[in-house]
Amino acid sequence: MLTKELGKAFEPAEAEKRLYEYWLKNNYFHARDTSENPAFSIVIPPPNVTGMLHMGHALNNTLQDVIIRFKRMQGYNTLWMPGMDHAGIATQNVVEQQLTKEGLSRHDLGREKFIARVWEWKEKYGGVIINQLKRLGCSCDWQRERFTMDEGLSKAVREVFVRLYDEGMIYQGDYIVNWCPRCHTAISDLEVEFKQDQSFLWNIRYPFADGSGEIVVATTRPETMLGDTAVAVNPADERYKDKIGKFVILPLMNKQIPIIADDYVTMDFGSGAVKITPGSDPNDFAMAGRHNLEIISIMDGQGIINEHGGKYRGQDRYEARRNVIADLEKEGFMVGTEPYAHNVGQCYRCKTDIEPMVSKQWFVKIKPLAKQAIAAVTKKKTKIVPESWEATYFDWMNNIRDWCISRQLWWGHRIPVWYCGGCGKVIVSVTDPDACPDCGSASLKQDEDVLDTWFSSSLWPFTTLGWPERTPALKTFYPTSLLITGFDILFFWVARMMMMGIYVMKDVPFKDVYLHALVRDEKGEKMSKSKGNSIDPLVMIDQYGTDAFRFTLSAYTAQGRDVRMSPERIEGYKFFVNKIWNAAKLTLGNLADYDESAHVDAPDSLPEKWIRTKLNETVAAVTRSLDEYRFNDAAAAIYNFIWHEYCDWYLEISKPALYGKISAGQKHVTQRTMKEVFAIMLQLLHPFMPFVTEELWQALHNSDEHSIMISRFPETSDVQEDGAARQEMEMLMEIITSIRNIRGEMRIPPSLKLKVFISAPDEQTKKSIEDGGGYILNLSNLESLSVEVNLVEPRGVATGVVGSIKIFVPLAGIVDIAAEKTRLGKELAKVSKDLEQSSRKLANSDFRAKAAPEVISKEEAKMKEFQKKYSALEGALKKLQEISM
RNA sequence: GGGCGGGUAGCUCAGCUGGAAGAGCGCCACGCUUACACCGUGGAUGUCACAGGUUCGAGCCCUGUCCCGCCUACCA
Repeated sequence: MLTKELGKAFEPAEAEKRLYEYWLKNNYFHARDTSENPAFSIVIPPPNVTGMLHMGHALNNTLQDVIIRFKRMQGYNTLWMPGMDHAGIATQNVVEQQLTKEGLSRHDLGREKFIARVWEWKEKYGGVIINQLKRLGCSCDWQRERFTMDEGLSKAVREVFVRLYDEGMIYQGDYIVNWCPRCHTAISDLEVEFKQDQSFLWNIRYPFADGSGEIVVATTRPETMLGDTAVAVNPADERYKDKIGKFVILPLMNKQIPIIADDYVTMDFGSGAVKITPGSDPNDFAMAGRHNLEIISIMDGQGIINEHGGKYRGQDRYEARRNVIADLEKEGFMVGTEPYAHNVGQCYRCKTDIEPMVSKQWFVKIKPLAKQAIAAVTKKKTKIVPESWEATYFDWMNNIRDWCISRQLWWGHRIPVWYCGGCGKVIVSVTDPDACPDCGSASLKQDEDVLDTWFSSSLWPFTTLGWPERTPALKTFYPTSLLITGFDILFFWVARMMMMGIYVMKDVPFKDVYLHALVRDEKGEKMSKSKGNSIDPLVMIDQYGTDAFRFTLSAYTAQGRDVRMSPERIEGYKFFVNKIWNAAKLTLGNLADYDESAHVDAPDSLPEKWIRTKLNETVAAVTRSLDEYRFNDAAAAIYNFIWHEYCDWYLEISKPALYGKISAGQKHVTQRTMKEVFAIMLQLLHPFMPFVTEELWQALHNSDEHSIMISRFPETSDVQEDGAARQEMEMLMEIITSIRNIRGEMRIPPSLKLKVFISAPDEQTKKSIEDGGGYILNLSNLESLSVEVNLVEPRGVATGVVGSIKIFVPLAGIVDIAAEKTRLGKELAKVSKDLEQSSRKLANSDFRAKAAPEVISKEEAKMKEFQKKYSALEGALKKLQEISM
């Protein structure tokens, strides 16, 4: 039946390309909008359009593809929705850099031309990552690929904005926000990264206006004093009780500011008095609200002191700091400095120090949304896996603050708000208005700002399915079944999708969320370009093949634990691919004359029953593990079965049958089993190693008409389980191992064929061993084997013990007796330790009284085993002593 | 300051509801046996961080301590 000859080794580079095209050509990745089959859907965490595949993507998408392929094979109408997001800041930066090289700025082009330029860039260079995902083997439904700036998604963004606005969930106002002086935009709280800075605490004296002394304040940012509008103390602080309401003179600025009382102030920090700069600090801003303080912004959008900064106007914030310090010292206001470590917020994009600034921004009122998102998880409408992340989710949701969604960028969804030049009306609309509905003026000006990229990402689970249209796909696939993503964007993305999904769709966006850990290097350090320890996934794929790479990621993905990656580990699994390939060569090579249709009336014999039992267990283990997102367990189960059960034992034991040394019937049985087991094995492995399994599946069937990826995933069956066969086979395996052990330990050359005698405890065991004699003979390289019931131990033998079975290997002329004595002594010591432990347990009356009955009987059985083994070994040792005496 | 995760074989880690300590790599010995030296066979290796406690029984549960990560937070 077989014509295709397998090469010496699997050639990943060639096969991957060919097979991926084959899948695409056959449209296997495509999900139907409607189907009789149950739906299973995942939306991809959209990578940035500027992105390149890194290890994090590789892990994330491998896990998604594993589950997607698994579910697809289980018969679900499976959708993996792919796409990218427009990454406002990142993309704008890239194009601006391009312009800089041409000596231009985006302002030279103007908004419209700049955006056209970004689209041009996107068409030309964007989305490299999509092709990289294909190299990973991802079975996304590429026909449905979406982009957050698509027409459809853009419309959806407007719809949601307008709905939120109409329902009073969006507001605009002057508030203090995190401002990046380099990106020139506000960013959300989440986009600020805090870094510890070794700096100083400057202590400055502010004299009372009435000349009655002074008050000392401490600050980490002396330059902000230019905008101070108060000094605050704790109302309970005895030291300052009588000073509240008095005025101090703000040094350098020469103006009077009040002393106010507020609980926020910590009495035992510094002097207990703090300068208040509402224009440059979020806490101070809040306090200004409470006390009706003046709010002064002393900087412009680039971090340069403005007209409110007196003589420091025009200096940038760092320069101003140096000058303010110098002047304070010169004029005698500086009390002193002390070294101080504190956290400085930086822009997550460009690492520029964030400047808290007051500006007009758009916000989403988030508490009501968060409340429902919390409830959904509490009620398990969405399940977070591993569950421990729920606590983090709740904590963040409970302490959430309004979301600043406006960005002062050009690339993104422009806020759908227009201001009427005629009457000043604010128009919020899905479609561009032509005229003011109130005054009819056509002089309308759209808001300059765009929305946070995460605003559109938060809608991803339904906008990609066609919303606001009520599409069949939306009906079929929403809520999606599962989201797989890194824990690092739990807040950025997952939480926001939860809130928006519930708000817009009245239902959670996904039923399960699996959060995976980070990929680190082999030393456990985070991979980064600057550290130079990052591993390029594509290089790994080129070097070891996609299958080995994916399997490594899966095998190391234990829940809640980081994945440590190194080329050596991937190489290890490349060896596994090679092992499979060679197992296939042996398997397929011996199916050439197999006639499936031939009616051979031959039932499975022992090894067949055994391997089917083990396979059945493996099917169960893989299925259960994947159902629970235990990727490492699934990978380990299939690895162990293929290598240590199928290859190490079944194939070895089958060789004589295959070579026709047993009988034609047995050969047929073996071929049949090999073929069936091998096929199922490939199916189990396919989600992890899509390419090599497809290649071998087609070779096995000698046809590319049936792809493994749409074959039905194996299911367990009770018929396959044969406990008795399993036990009997395991006994034979133990006997074989025991003989091999004697051979190895006693340095008996492998080529030397041995004569072995076995003592069985009863007739039935004797028969079992004799029935399996051929396997023993073959796998432990014996010349002869004879089995007797209660055979008296011969003189001068090496002894192995398996339960009640004693194995004798005559040593005469082979090795010295002393070596055997040492070996037996070692064994004896081991068993006596077990025996002691076991008997102590059983002697304990509390144990007998309180332990479960099955535990006791199990312990008793163990003890019996140990006793038998002990006395057998002891007897053997005695025999040897007699000889040597 | 809070929160989470971790400390198990030389290394990297499994160990699900407490009932004989596991894997991979590395190491040692032997072997080119007609799928595979990217291999085979055999072997060695652990006070499961520490101290208490619960239990007949603890790597697993409880309390405390010490390290190591990460997340989060407005003490100027």
